[in-house]
Amino acid sequence: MNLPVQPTFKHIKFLRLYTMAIIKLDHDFYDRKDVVKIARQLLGKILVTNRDGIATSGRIVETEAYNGIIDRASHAWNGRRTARNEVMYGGAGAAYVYLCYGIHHLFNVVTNSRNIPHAVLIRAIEPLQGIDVMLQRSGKKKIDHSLGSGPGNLSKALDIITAHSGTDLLSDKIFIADDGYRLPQSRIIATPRIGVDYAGEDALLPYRFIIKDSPYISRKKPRPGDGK
DNA sequence: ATGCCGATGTCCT
DNA sequence: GGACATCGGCATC
Repeated sequence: MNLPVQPTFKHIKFLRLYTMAIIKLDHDFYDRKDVVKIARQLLGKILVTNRDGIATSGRIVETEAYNGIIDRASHAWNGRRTARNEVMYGGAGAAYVYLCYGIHHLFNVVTNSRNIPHAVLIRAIEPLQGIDVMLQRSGKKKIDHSLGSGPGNLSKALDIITAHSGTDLLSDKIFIADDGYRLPQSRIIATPRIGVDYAGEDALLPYRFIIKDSPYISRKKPRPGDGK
């Protein structure tokens, strides 16, 4: 599978697009103990969905690690286990999708081994492939920074819904791949996670990772130069 | 630029 | 009944 060459924005040079064949991340990538490290390593990878033979994709530019039962911000904190979060306990390499605020479908990657409910929330992508389709799904007429920015928005663009929770990330429905792009460590910034103020001291942990200066990172307010 | 607000499924008290 | 891993629109400054 190849990626298209056209840039997302003609007027913004940010991440170079690669055209070499892309390689799915395998089970061993997800089945590791350090979820924080995995969250960091997912930056720069490509998130792909296939629907009716149409592929849509984007480069991951923002992630958050949720460190299992000891993490107050995690759905699995203190061993919490419900029908909703059951997939977090099912082993590495599955999608965990849940509904947030009754409206937004948030996409996570389950990591670590069975019964260790680690997950990485994917918070933003730079749209790459199938932009027309993503615009249609999102109800937007023109591309701007919001298309893949924020966990609710990227799920909408890629057509990821709660019905996909439990989907194997080694399948073609949803997967993450390496297209050869190598992100310099100096481009990675760690910050506290968004929207987890309820988590006490855990809200301060540097478990959110962003690609420095990416225009696609989620933010509460538009930055100057947005729009148009 | 900042802040409020509504939408609303699932979990928790 | 309240909180929640959100978002966009609108009012106000």
